[in-house]
Amino acid sequence: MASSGTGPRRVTINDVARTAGVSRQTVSRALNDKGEIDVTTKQRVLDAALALGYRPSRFARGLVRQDTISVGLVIPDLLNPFFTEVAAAALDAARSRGWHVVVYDTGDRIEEERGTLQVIASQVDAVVGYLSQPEDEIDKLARGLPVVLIDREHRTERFSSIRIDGEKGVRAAIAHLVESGHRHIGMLDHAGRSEPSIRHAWFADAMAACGLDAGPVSRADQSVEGGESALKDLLAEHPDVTAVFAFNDIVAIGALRGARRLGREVPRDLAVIGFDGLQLGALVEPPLSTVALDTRALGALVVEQTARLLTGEDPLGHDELVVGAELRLRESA
Amino acid sequence: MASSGTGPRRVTINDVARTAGVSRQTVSRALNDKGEIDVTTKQRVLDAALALGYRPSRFARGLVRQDTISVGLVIPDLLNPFFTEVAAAALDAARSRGWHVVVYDTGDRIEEERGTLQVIASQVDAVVGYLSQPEDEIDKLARGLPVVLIDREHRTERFSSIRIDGEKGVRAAIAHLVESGHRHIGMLDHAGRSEPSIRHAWFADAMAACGLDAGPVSRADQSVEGGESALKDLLAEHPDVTAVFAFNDIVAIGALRGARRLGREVPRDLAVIGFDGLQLGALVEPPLSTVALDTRALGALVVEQTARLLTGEDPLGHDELVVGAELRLRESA
DNA sequence: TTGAAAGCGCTACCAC
DNA sequence: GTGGTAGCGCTTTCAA
Repeated sequence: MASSGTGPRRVTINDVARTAGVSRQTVSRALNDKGEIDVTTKQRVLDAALALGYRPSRFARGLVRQDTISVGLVIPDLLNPFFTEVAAAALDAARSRGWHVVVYDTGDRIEEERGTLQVIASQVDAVVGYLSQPEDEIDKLARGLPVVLIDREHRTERFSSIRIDGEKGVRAAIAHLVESGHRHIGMLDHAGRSEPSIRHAWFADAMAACGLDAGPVSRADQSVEGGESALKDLLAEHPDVTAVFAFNDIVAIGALRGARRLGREVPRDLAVIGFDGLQLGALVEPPLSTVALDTRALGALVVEQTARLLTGEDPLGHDELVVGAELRLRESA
Repeated sequence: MASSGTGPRRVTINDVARTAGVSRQTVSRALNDKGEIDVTTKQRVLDAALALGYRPSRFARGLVRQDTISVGLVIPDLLNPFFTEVAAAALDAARSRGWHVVVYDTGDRIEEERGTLQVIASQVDAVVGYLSQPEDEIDKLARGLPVVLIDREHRTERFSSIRIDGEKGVRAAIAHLVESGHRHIGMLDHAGRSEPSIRHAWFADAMAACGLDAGPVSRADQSVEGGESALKDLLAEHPDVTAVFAFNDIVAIGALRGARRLGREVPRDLAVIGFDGLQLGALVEPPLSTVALDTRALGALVVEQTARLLTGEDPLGHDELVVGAELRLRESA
């Protein structure tokens, strides 16, 4: 793990100074484009630096000018399109501040997450992302580091977390289905521990707002296969269902596939609406209608809160740490 | 961009030492789990550190123990599934060495890439990824940094690059099509500057190996829409084509969509094979057959070469910097 | 315009 | 087991 080995000694600013026949400070001036230096001296220094292959140590520099911020972004699985979108949004928001983002993909393994947190703690200025660790565990590992969680409830004041509010978007989705004539609308909820999900609550509320009873629910693993089989289960038991709202886009894509295999044409025989707003949804056939999370806002919020935590400014409060979602109609509904 | 502001002075090891009534070295020992320290002393130090909210400076630590390696991964667009897979592979390979990966998404903008390279140069130990900059430009910006390019030809010895060799995989793909009875096989090539692509050469060779003339080619923008319209063009002019090989999976997915809209059922009326092996291909309908790039090998190779460059070991030669691709049959062919 | 000295926060190496 | 001292490589005063 060490970079050293038998490798040649590092070229330092002293070497450059010696070669150029000036002092270190002059080298520093030349390299950092400060004024107060003779043009020819500067050039001589630059030449020497180039010739020696000199590169300033980021550690030494960081030590004296404390102005580089790195945040660690922890995600369970970069290949999961949802996390990809979140990561991209975070990266984008961070770049606008000139921050560096160190990405850690824990491969969905919780032990890996612990290890990551441990290592990260001494390498970045703040941690953001999706953590599954219990709060006290995070606190222990991230000791003192600012932590911004995404889409996770937290109990202690120690953390900030960004909440996702899909209520309005789901309401719009259901309203759209109802306007299109649907009356029997089911949901493909997730199969996690906490049943039913908060998304199901939004669904039920939205149905109620339209004067409908919450439709039948089938539980789906969060995968395409999960969505497909959940749809089959749902339809087997409730053949009168003409539209489904899925826990997320992946499940919805599974539903699309399930419908096709069942001989139901989407959206004619079955309307499908997902949640998340993945770009992926535009690639499938038919393109997926979805309640799209505002990932840009998410990224911005994560970064903004991190910034406040870092500078000691007043952090955003619970009510401000929310990102909405809105109905994005494509063709599946 | 400065982290300081009016923020409270940083808690240093000295503060902890003073509070615990010991010397800095003892604090260091306690915190780094060295032996040679009394248990109660250690506890006292740990308590003090916790109470003060002390966190070691990564810069100071890095300065003295030169054992943390960070590589900058530059990609044009994390949301492009292809780059996502590459990034995931690189992250994975890097993690196995305990390296930190700072990800920079240039948003496909070349000026952004220049800026990124500039900034990166002083923040990481090596740069890897997809760079579109001309070589001398990269050299100037990355001055001295080890650079490992992916899937890009390079002329100067200054760089390493990983080449992708799809010849064998494409040959298998075409052989499979021919065995399935196809004789009129077209290609949806990319619409870049350098026409025809190397992938087309593999295609032509593979056709020749089967005793067939290279089939008709249509140029596609690298997008689903591009693939769709390229397929339509191709089929309009060559209605006898029963199978197509696409430049990549995205284009192939477009072809899938195009076929459906044309009323051609895949694979019955038209077989489609893509290139890249994106996980995404498994989600579409029908699941896409593809010549799958070995991304794990890619990631491993990138990291291995970077490691050698970093340590001054003998770098891998041109012939070793190759990753293969193999036919992955799903349902579209 | 240039250089000398001080110190960023930490760990390694040596005494004790 | 503990503390002193000496740097790691750089930038920032402050003098010259």
